[in-house]
Amino acid sequence: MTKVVTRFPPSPTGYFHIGSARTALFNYLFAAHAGGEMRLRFEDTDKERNKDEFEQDILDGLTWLGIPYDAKAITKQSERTDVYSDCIQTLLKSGHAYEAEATTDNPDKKVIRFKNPNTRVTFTDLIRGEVSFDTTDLKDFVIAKSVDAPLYHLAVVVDDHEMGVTHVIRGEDHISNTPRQILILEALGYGRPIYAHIPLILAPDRSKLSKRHGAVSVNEYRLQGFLPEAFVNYLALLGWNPGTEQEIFTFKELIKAFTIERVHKHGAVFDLEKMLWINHEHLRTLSDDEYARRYQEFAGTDLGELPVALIKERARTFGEAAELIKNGEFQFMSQDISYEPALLIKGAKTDAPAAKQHLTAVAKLLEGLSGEQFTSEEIKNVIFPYATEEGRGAVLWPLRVALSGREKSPDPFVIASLIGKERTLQRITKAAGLL
RNA sequence: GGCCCUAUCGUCUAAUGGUUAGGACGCCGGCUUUUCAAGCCGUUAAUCCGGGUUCGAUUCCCGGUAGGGUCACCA
Repeated sequence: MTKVVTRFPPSPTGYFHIGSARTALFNYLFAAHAGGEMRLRFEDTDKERNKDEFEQDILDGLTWLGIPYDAKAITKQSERTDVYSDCIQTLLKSGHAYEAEATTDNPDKKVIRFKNPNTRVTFTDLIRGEVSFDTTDLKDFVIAKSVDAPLYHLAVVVDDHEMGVTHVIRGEDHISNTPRQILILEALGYGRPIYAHIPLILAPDRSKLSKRHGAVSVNEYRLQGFLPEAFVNYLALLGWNPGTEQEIFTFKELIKAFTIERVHKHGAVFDLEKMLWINHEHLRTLSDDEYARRYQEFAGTDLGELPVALIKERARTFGEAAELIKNGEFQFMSQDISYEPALLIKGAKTDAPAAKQHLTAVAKLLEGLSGEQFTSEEIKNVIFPYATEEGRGAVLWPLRVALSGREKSPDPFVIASLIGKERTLQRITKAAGLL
């Protein structure tokens, strides 16, 4: 059994895309599951469109996602012109290729065409089974602009061979490229890799996912405060399932569970809502300390005294957390709060005198609790019988507003425990004074 | 248009010859200690169509339809 070698060969002509990320992930998962490795290659033969910036973005994206690669073993096609030249010469000599006049731009220019044997090519795809093409339709396709300017198909075949690639796992948009590549590889006398064409990620209208459908670059999701492990988890579930009902996976669990047999044949629509849910699930598994640390990493600012447990419960991403904080959702944690006095009885079935009386009564009850006992549990135990007696809405609404200053907030027991006995009593007294 | 691929709830999917066609997200409704959020419970919702094979088809075969991919001197 030879070692499994897969490859991830992006061309640095754009930012790291969700679709590329999933292809990389599947290649990595497949290799890692089999104890093999995934090798990275930049397909940068198109000098016009390549940018270093894109190359860096792809590398950064892989690192962020936690997909390992050997930085010292990256193949760059732009540095391998000699190798391709040799292969082109070989094909020329063996009669598998010939020089022909260019059909476009200047008439003096020559290109190198592959001599198509016009056969039927059949290959076995791990996901789709047998796929068969009549290559006659392909004509004598161009494999290089010149002896030292190879084109995609030639370079792919040569590199996959030299890199020892055993499994070519790529998007289904490459299915129709496969017969061309098999033709070249046979002319060169190489063995075939095993192919697996994975379904595409689709937009809600089932067309190919593109910029007009919103965020498509990996970095945008990082900026929105998604956890890389959640992002990976969601991507893995697009077109693949473990055959069990498990949906939340760690990276390790994915490696263990991943098999190419369970990859789907058809495209999958990208659903942001589900990804948000998965992200929230991963966020929940973080300890408060870990959450705070990673939030700081994301936002660049400290959570300070803010109640992590509450934030964790309310925000599906770090971006949402930042938004909540910015909107004053946790302002009750600050020293002082301000609000319109009318809010104290706005939603309550009570009037000012009654509300004032309730607040005073609650303050008295809380006086009896020591600082030690000032937990949301104890506070509730003390206040609840009274609230039930007097009408929960009538007691609890004014109390909650007195503590939070807001129409919507966490419940008063939690807030009281968070801000402590002293501030709680201060705020209740102040509110009673306003009524 | 040629070639190729695909087809289960709105979405992600399970079930490959026999199930009340299961789960998850979302939606909607309810419950919980007022509000919001979370949580819990529940409801709604699907086998593209037509033939065939079979005692029996979501499942196998054929045809249709629909969607997608690809047809570069891009990758």
